[in-house]
Amino acid sequence: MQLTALGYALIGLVLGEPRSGYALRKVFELTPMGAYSSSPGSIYPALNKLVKAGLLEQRAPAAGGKKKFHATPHGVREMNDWLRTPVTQEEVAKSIDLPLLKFAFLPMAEDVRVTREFLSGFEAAVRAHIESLESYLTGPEGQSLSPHGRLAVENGLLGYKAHVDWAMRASEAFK
Amino acid sequence: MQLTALGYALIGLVLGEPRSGYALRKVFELTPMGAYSSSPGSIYPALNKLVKAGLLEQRAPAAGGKKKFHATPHGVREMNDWLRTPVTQEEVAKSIDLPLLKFAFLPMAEDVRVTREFLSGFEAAVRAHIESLESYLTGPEGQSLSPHGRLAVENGLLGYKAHVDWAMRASEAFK
DNA sequence: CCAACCATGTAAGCTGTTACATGATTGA
DNA sequence: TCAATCATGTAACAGCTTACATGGTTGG
Repeated sequence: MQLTALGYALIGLVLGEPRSGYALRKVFELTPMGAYSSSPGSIYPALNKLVKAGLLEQRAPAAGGKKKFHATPHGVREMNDWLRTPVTQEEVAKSIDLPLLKFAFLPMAEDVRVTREFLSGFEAAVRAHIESLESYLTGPEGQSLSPHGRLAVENGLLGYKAHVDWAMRASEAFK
Repeated sequence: MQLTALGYALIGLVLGEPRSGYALRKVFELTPMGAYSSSPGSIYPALNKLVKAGLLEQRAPAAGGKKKFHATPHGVREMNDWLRTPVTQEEVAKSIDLPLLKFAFLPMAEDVRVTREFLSGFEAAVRAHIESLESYLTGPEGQSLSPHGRLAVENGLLGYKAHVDWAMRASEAFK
């Protein structure tokens, strides 16, 4: 189905705990999830789209109170499919944020193996990307790079190496 | 004026060396600048917009050959203003890519002090962001975080710490 | 009572993506 | 000559941002 980052973030959040649209906005405002944006103009239309697609539904809780968004079985399935899709090098090259969002929601898969598989795939994808950056630097293009350009690429490399270290340490925690 | 990342990338590239639209596309296809996207559908309209805004112009080189994009004086001024605008914590929180693009183009400012100021501002902005992530983790919200959520935030922290290390090392190189 | 917060949306505009279309040049 | 590459675009669509609009509730 291929949702947007915001779509996955919304389903993942209500899977953890059903919430109103407003409560979801607050999460983006007040936590590091803020990177996945915010503001009524994006969240409410996104929620309505997910409802139309049959991935979420709005239900009033049994004990009264206001309506909250819940994931439908279809939404749960969609999320599980996504969680089990291995991270690719292209994804990592584009932005590390989406893979990390996925990681944050892995407990919803209710199976440690999914976490383990994510981490090994993530590590491999990041390592592959590091290699491509390194071969760019040692290749003809990289040789003619300005000092600033080279440093900028090296900054990227350091960041990706930090991700590898993290993946290795996290793997220990889920062994 | 506030251009998009692609806009700054295009001006910066032709400042280094005048190029055709096609040559610019190749840069995005074949180098780590690929993160700033690509493909005719975005580059050609962006170039035309920059021409309309008076920041670029298309000129045929004296010795014949095809037309290439050059930066106008206005374009140069716009770039210089941008290069000298200090990086903010909000920018860093949103994405580290734009600040790094700026760094890569700092030689165009033709003054090492601009690089030094960038690096100290960058480091400060990243450190501030690290502190806000850390206080989130130690605060009430962070205490109730799932192990996965906590690890995801810690991944971010490691990445930002790598950026600080890089900034300190780079500062040495421009002292 | 009034400010702050709860709560949900719409509309205009900008950017970018994907896919399609066109035609020139060049090397095997 | 034919495939690849050079070279430049357009059109439909998706997504997000900003700004605006609306009204209810609650605590000082």
